[in-house]
Amino acid sequence: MSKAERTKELIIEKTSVLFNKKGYAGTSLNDLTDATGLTKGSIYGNFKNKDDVAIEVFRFNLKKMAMLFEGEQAKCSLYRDKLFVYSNLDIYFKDGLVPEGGCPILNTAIESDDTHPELKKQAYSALIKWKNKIIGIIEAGKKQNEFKPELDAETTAITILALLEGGIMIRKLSDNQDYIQMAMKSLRNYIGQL
Amino acid sequence: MSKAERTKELIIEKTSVLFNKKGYAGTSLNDLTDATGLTKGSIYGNFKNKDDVAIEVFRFNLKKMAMLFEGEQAKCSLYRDKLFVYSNLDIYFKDGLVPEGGCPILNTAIESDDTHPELKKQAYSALIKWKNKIIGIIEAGKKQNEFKPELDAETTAITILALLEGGIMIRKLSDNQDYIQMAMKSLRNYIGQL
Amino acid sequence: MSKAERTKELIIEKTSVLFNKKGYAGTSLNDLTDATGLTKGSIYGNFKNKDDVAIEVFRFNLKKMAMLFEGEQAKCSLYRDKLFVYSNLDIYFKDGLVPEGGCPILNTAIESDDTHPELKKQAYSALIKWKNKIIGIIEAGKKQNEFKPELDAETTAITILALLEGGIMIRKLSDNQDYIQMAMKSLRNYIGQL
Amino acid sequence: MSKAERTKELIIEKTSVLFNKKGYAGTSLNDLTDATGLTKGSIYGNFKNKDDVAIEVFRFNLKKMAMLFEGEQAKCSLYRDKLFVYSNLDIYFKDGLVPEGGCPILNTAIESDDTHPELKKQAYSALIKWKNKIIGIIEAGKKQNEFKPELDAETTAITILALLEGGIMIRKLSDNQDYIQMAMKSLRNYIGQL
DNA sequence: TATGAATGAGTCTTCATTCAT
DNA sequence: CATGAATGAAGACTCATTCAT
Repeated sequence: MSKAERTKELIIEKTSVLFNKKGYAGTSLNDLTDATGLTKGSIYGNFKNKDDVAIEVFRFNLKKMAMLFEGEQAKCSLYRDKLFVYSNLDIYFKDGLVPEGGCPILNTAIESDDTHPELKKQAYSALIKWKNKIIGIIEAGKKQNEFKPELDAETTAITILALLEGGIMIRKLSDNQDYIQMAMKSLRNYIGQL
Repeated sequence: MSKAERTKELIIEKTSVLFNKKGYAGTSLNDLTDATGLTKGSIYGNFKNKDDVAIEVFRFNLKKMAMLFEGEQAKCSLYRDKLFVYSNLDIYFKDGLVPEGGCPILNTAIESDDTHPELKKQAYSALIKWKNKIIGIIEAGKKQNEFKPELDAETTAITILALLEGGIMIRKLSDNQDYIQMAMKSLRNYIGQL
Repeated sequence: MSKAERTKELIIEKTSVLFNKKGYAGTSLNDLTDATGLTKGSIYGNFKNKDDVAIEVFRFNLKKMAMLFEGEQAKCSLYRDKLFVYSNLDIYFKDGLVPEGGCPILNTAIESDDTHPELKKQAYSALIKWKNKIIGIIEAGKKQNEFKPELDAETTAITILALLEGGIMIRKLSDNQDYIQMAMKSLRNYIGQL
Repeated sequence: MSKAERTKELIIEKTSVLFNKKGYAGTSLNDLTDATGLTKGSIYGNFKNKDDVAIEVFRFNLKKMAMLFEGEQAKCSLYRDKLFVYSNLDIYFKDGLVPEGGCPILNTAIESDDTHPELKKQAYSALIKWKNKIIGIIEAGKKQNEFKPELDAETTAITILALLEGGIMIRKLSDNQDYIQMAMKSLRNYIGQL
């Protein structure tokens, strides 16, 4: 790994929390230099501009969350169990395994509604991938007779995602673990009945 | 209504979409003057500061959404039907009845995580009120034997809210009506089984 | 006294402390409305502009101070005693007889060096009048053989004024009564030797 | 000296007259950019805020004045002569050796009465230091039998300072060299009799 | 590649002043 | 004569970005 690559990674890691908590507009370049110990010139030497940092940070936070789920799902042989992994989100939160600031897709979706089309595109693409991943699990589960054959995979995937993201939003607003536990309990119920 | 009150209302109405779409940080005072046709001095003559405008705009958008649901619920005699009103959100969106920019609670929850404690407090309080409203409907429904007596009202309320907000978030990101329809279909199913 | 005259006087009295403490630039029209309970329109109905208020307030504060000295001097038959009145300034301060904020001539002299020629002119004219007043006392005293005939009246007047104003300045900066007492002790000494 | 240090000095030097003549409130950031030829960003890159510039400018003007006196006093072997240096202020004014705008302590004392506590503190501390300096000269002179042993050093120091500052104030207001010459003549007299 | 320093358009806010009612 | 409401220029300060070294 070249020096440039190492500096890039350092910037991304050290600022990933900032962007995920304060948002794109709320995070200034001074915040970035404070968090990294680098100068503005150095950041502009490694990234085209602030947008560029934000996009790579988004990818970083996304990967962190995706790897959490994938790691757990790899341990499951049943497809239903793979889905149950999502419903453990309340536990992952309690264990500090979720990126600080919550789900980057949710955060980006809300903030960059109008203002940052490139970020929005990234978030959209991530959501669709996630949805398709869930659809894949469901279709595979159908083939193994784990799920009813008439199950609408896409509707199910969207429902799971909505419950997840809605639960995260409520947790974020309330600073209260109870509510996301309730949402996850319902999600477990839902998956159990598929 | 005094002239000041009329001007305040004009400012709130004309800027309500701005704040709900671009967020607090993303909306500048120049945006406000552009949208209202007034001068900065005039805005500061009617509001203490930008925060003050944002908070009143939040309340305005909130009320708009709350009145939408309440108006529909007033027409229902069964408590289950009152809950079904929420699951018509996809239709309300299609009919342009939801505040442009989506749910103000969701938007505020995400943006003012760290940055604007007063706005966050307002959003939190709105969410709790909404939750308690749903709990009230469920408890009343139990008394009428519409719902199973063992039903956990709070868990149910949180689940409904999570599905709603998660659905709105997905719609916002995808600009696609299909997904919120799916989420609402699941919500209808969920309410039907209570 | 007409209503207009009464309002003018009210404005002047209620804002006299403000200008003398915070200066011309430091006193805003909002300060004026706060202090008077009137509206901006009302102030502009009675004065041409902020300058106009400031000048009349200056005259008011000046008169207050001048009348203090003149009242005391009227009680003295000896001209030397008339001069001694000035050296009691420390006592007048302690008794709260001096306009709050100190000597308006001093304050205006320093603040409106460049910025407000009209105010400066007023302060200059007040200083010269005061100087001539002292000269008058000295010349009259000479005729009564109270003072040496070779005494340079103008130099003496300026010296008295400098000790007074310098003492006020030190008191203002230090919030300490001791220093002006020392300056006044020296002034008494000085006058005693004339 | 680094570039930043050079720029800081440039800003201080070029704006020292502004602050000393127009005061803190009367000097705007546009004045600063006009005087320096720099941009606002550049000034804020080198100073925390306007206060920060003002304080450093105050120190600069103070030092300029202090060094004037100290330079002259170093040439004197007699302590009385060291005191006489102060009474040459009228000459220093004529020769353009005094900071333009006059004594920074006086100016700051009057303007920042209420409004700028930090500047006031700086001015107060400078005045006390100056007073103690004079006391030191007097006490040393007593030991050399130059002054009467019963002389009250602090009262004497305050008297000298009051005559100086009062004289400067009158000069400032009148734009007339005669008056400060008279005050300084009296100061010479006073010091001669100690 | 990284730094330090500068830019200038942008931010929110306050100012003295005006004027229809 | 006083009010309430509006003006727009000016206030201090921060922003993302650039560039010589």
